[in-house]
Amino acid sequence: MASYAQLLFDLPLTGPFTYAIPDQLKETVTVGKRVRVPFGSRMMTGFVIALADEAEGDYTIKEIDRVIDKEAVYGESTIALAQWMASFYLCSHGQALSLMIPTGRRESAVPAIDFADEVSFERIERLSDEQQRAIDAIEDGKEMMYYLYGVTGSGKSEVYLRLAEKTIREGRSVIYLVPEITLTHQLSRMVSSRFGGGVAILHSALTPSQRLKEWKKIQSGAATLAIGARSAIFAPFSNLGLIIIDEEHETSYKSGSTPRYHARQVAQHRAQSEGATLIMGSATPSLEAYRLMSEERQVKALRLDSRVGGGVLPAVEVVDMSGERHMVSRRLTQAIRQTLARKRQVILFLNRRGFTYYFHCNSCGFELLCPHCSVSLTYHKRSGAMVCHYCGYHRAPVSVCPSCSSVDVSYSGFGTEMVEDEVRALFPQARIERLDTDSAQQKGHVGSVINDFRDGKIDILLGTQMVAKGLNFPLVDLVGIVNADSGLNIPDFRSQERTFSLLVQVSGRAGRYSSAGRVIIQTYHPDNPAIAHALAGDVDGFYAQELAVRKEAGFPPYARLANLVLRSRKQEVVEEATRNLEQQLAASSRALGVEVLVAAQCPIEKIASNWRYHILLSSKAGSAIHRLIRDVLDRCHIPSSVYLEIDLDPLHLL
DNA sequence: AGCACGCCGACT
DNA sequence: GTCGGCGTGCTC
Repeated sequence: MASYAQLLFDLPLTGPFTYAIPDQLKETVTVGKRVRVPFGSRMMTGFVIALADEAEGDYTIKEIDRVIDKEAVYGESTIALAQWMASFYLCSHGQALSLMIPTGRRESAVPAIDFADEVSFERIERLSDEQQRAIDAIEDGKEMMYYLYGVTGSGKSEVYLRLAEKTIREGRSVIYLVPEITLTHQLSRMVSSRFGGGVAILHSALTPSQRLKEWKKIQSGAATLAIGARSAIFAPFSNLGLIIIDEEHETSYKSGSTPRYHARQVAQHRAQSEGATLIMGSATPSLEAYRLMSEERQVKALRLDSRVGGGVLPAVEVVDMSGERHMVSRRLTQAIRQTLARKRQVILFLNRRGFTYYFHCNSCGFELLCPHCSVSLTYHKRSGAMVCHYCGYHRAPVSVCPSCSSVDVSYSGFGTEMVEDEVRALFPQARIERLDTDSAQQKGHVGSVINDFRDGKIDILLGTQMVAKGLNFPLVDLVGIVNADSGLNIPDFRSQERTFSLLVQVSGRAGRYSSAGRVIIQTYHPDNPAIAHALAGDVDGFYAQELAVRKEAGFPPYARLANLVLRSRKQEVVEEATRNLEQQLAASSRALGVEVLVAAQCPIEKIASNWRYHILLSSKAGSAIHRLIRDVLDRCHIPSSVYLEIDLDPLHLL
């Protein structure tokens, strides 16, 4: 029996810590269990990653206090995956391991999914030729990665499910990744009804004990398919055969906090090391995936160009807002009227919540900013407050200038609340609902609005991203994009890609089951490439020109980026630390072929009273960036009042 | 990441 | 004289 255990902690510390195993725990302490131990002056949860007969080093060894788990909750392969993540994303081994394993203590009795209103989903017997060809290509193929590249409504899900069934029949397991919002609605029910009890569901609304229960189902082999959002990529199958990533372009697959992993990269690693097949799919692939398909041929593209179920692609038109006096153009107003007259439904999309943005004093030029962040406050009419969308600060609305008391003040920029008012005024008899993170505060509101809309009890659904993703409403004939430009002003090299993707995805909501689908895009920049290509329905054309731009500028997918974000309460301290770090990086970057692109304040320089600076690195080879950062961070001292966050392959630079 | 120890300013 | 600010360094 081993006398010592090597532990990791959920801390940014390198290397395992050695603890003595007291005699009475010798039988129970094993690799894969969590333990409580004294650490410094407090008790901490440690993860056992190895056992040893001897301890070396000149520190005093403490004893394990007690063992948390009856059975192991992770194994050697998870420990190895965490090791890879730690080196790839430049975090500690313990932090990586910590996010792969559930935090619950005892398994929940409450099921992870409520089958109260279970509906039966019939297996579609007849596949389209395209679907069948895709399935044949994957079943007969020898590649590791495939991409179902096809329009919304082309039946990708059915292809995924057929391949999942085959994988399970062959005795191997399946991970099915979907964006969080899709999961909470129909899909998890549909998958569960098709695969029965052998499904584990992992979504963010689960309690820790429900999550542990689903986890154990996977580990014990009781589940052969795990469906879930980003973190489901860590599902501990020992015989993984297939990984599905639906809506591959979705940015929610990248974690927003350390370690900032991307589920697609983890999936590639797992597929490679465990001999599994990876299938991704989207109507608008990320540029990274598109390049792997078209130029590198590492991913085999399978096209699905036609809609199943009789729907044809909607007719798209652009309205130049230059000559318009209202938020909803005359053209869009007319189209809404026609659609309502035919008893069909309308979705209006606007990527901004609230009533107005930007308070501006016309006398002295004062602008109302959040006192803790360098962003404007948004006026929310319903809650009667000025709100900061970054830190949640709110204050009473102002009608006179707080600086010079002038009454000559104006509000500009509009959000969903204001569009709602305008649409209600235009169509007083229509049934209108707004869906955004504000209206979603009321519990159950989202579900009931979506159900009512599907049942035809709502005529016009107005909302943000929430209405854009993964939902299918058969009666929708018209989609109006109120302001296509909202993402274009953001100083970020991905703003074109994001705008294009959003326009195509939102447009896909129109006319899925009819031939009268229509999309109206309102913009002040009808010639912008993202808008023009979305109008033309020219997806490949957009990618060709955007890839050319990225190649020319030396940006992803033709280069790897790393963003080092430093923040602190004290501006002088971060500024100094950033300068120091930049000098250290610059000193060794040339030799490694890494370029320091930017070292400056972040575009949003202050959030929640923290001053933010960033250093953006770029390189043709990812390994050079890793080496540079590791080397420099070993040498460079950063004051402890400064937080450093490393974002490898960042998706946004704000 | 916490938390303890340690060295300089404004208070009873 | 002390209470307490947060800078520095350690945690098996």
